[in-house]
Order: sequence, then C-alpha cells, then structure tokens
Amino acid sequence: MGVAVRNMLTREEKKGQTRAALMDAALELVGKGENFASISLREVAKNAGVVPTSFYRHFRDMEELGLNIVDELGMLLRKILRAARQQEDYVTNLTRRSLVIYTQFVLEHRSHFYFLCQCRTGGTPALRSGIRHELRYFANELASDMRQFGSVERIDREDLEQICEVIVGLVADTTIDLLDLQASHTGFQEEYVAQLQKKLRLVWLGAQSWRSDRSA
Amino acid sequence: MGVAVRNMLTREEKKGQTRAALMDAALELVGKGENFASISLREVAKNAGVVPTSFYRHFRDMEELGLNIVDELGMLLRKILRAARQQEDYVTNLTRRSLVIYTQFVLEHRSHFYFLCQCRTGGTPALRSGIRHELRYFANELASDMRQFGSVERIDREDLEQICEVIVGLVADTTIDLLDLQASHTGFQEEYVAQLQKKLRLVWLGAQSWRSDRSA
DNA sequence: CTTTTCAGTGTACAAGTGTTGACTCAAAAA
DNA sequence: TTTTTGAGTCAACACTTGTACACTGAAAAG
Repeated sequence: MGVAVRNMLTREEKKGQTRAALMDAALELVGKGENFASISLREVAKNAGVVPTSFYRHFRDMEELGLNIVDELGMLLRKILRAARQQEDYVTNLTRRSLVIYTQFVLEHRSHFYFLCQCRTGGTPALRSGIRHELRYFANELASDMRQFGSVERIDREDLEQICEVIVGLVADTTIDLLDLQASHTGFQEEYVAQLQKKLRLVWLGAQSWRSDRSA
Repeated sequence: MGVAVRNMLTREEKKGQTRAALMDAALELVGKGENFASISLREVAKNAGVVPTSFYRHFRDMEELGLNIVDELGMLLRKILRAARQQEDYVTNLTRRSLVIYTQFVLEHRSHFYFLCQCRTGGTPALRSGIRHELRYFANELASDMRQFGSVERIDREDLEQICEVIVGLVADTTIDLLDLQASHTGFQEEYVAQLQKKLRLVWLGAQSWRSDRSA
C-alpha cells in the first residue's frame, strides 16, 4: 500500500472477492438442493464466474472450502447470540423470542443452514467435527447465560452444559423442517416456533427437577 | 415352478441375490466413509461384481436403491423393538437395557446406521422423508409401550408421541458418536450408554412433570 | 421338444471430473 | 522507471460418469 486508492480495487481486495464468490457459489448450489458432498470443484468455479484452475488459488479442495463455510457459520451463530442478548427482556423470557430470532436468521441464511443440516451428521469427519465444535461453543454460551439468569442452582456446570447441548441439538434437529416448508404459507414460522418451544419446555421441565448429586 | 429344484438357483432367486449384492455394495461404500450422495452407480455395480448396465434391471437410479435401504432400515428398527420387548424386565427398566440392545444393533449394522445418520437430515427430500417416516413409526411404538407400562396418565396421546419423538431424535442424534468411536476401546460402548441415558433421564424428568392441560 | 422371457454382458459415446503446466498482464515492489 | 509477483486464463491429460443399444444364453413357459 502507498499509492492513492482511486476507485479501483487493490489486489487482495479482488482476491477476497472471488474467494467469497466461490464460497457463495457452493452455498447457492447447496441451497438449490444439491448435496455438498456431491458438488464438484468445476461446478463451483463455473457458478462463481471463474475458470476451474483458479479455484486452487484459494482452496486446496472442496473440503477446505467447506471448512471455511463452517467458520462463516460460526460467526453467524455468534451473531444470533448477540441479537438474542440484545432483547430487553432476554433475562425473563429466554426461550420464546430467542427462537423467533433464530428462525429469522435461518430463513435469511437458508443456504448456510442447509449446509449445517447436511454436514452435521453427514459430512466428512473434518466437517462434522468442525460443525460440532461450533454448536458446542454455542451451547456453552447458552449455558453461561442460563447460569446468570435462569434458576439453575441445583445443576453443576458440567450437567448444565450437557443440558444445553441437548437443547441445541433439538433446535438443530428441527431446523431442516423449517427450511423445507419454504415460502409455502407464511404462518408456518409461528407454528414451527410453537412446536419447538413445546419440545424445549419438556427439557426445561426436566432441568427444573434435575439434581446434580445422585445422577451420574 | 414345477421342475425339481436340484441344487441350482431359480431365476428370481438369482435376481434377488444380485439385487441384494447391489444394496450391500452401496452400504459397504457408505460404511467405508463415502457419502451416499456421491456414490456412483458404476462404483456400486463394480463393487457388487456386476456390469454397470445390469444395475438398471433392479433400480431406476441410486435414489431408488436408497429408498430400498430405508426399507431395510425400517425392518431393522422393528427388529430392535421386538428384541427390547423380549426382555423380561422391559416393563420396569425401559431405558437402560434397551439402550444396550440398541447400541449392539448399531454396531452390528454399522453401515445401515451410517446411512441413517447421513440421510436423515442430509439426503434428498425423498430419502429424508422416508427415514423420518420410519423413525416416527418407531417413536409411536415406543409411545404405546410407555402408555402401557410407564406412568404417563397426565399426558395425552399427542403429547406423548411428541415426547417420544424427542427421545428418538436424541438417540438418532448421538448415534454418529457411537459409530465414530469404532473399535478404539471397547469400554466406550458403556460410556456412550451412560451419557445417552443421562440425556434421556432429563427428558424423562420433564415428562414426569408434564401436564397436557395448559401447555399448548 | 420349441419358443419366449429377461438378467447379465460388451461396446460405445458424449459429458463431466480433478489436476498438470505454461501463459498473460496488471498491480505491487524495487 | 524497471522488475517481480501472483490471480486468473487456456489447453490438454487421463479418467469417471450415466445411459443407449444390440447381444447372449439359460431358465421358464408353451
């Protein structure tokens, strides 16, 4: 750097741009219903408006691209946490409105969450553990929030984290339903939230009568 | 039919035999870590010791083969139910030993359950809904057992079925963990059961304090 | 017996795959 | 200014993919 910027793009800006185009192209294909595992490097390159060999300037192979998508996904999840915490009544009403926020994020980033559903239990080992890692982080953050705001005195840290993993697993598990029922009827989003909330209440009830002594 | 059977195979026996060989070949590839979505017709045919074009005598395409695997999977699940019910203490001790039986079935049919994990949320719509259908059936059977043997008077039918779907989802969700930790150390199976049982206890506690009035 | 049926074979093709190496040519560095 | 760097291009490779078509030959039907 040193020369005046003009309105042209610097070299690494341009690089980052096509890099993003490649990732977006892959995600778009996933969003269209293709399975990430069966998407070819060439297909991605073509969709990004780039020659196949150019792919290698950015990723070793499709799996490495996938791992970068996982990172994006992690950032997205943290963004959801931030948004949820920003509610003024987050403390008292932890579930209901947070779920609405979650569903909004999901529907605004369909492709990312299709990817999540596909790879969480179906991807290569590396992708799987990457996603698992992000979800565990999410669950632990949730646990620390519940420790502050919820009434969970009788539950020790380890148990609470495990409970939150169950919750996160439940949410992730039902996400595919939300994605499938696309723009069919708009009222479905509320229906989905209600049904999911019901399941979460079950877990919550369980947590209420949980004692960390005499359990393991 | 009419001629003496000799020790040769009849035509449709032989047909069913290669048909099974094709399905087994696909499952074997899944068990080796390949994703079902990216397995080719030719690969399956070669692995089954059959020429590619012969595939079409049995299945229109890989998806149709997949749907037949789903059927096999359904039969397997029903076999698990039968085995679990055959325990003399099934009534009182519904969870613990049933889980052991489940894990045994999983480890004896690794490929089928890899397939399950891959396709439950990551497969094509048809495969997904097929698997979902089988799991729902399983959950409903479980619900009817619980109605008979458990203390679930305060839970109406619909709620109980939903609770069982949560349980089944939880089990399915953790199955990938069981499969990943292969023959590494044998004691892991018990560890897995313990951890899963803990999660199920959480749901069970929740069910205990569930009231179907004032909930939806 | 003769005839029909049909699972499995062999060949062929057009299209797509990952990866190679040598090439441009503009931005960045000297 | 000149030199260097490196993202993107182009052409070519060896290989795999799904599918079509004509075939064989033994089991089943007549």
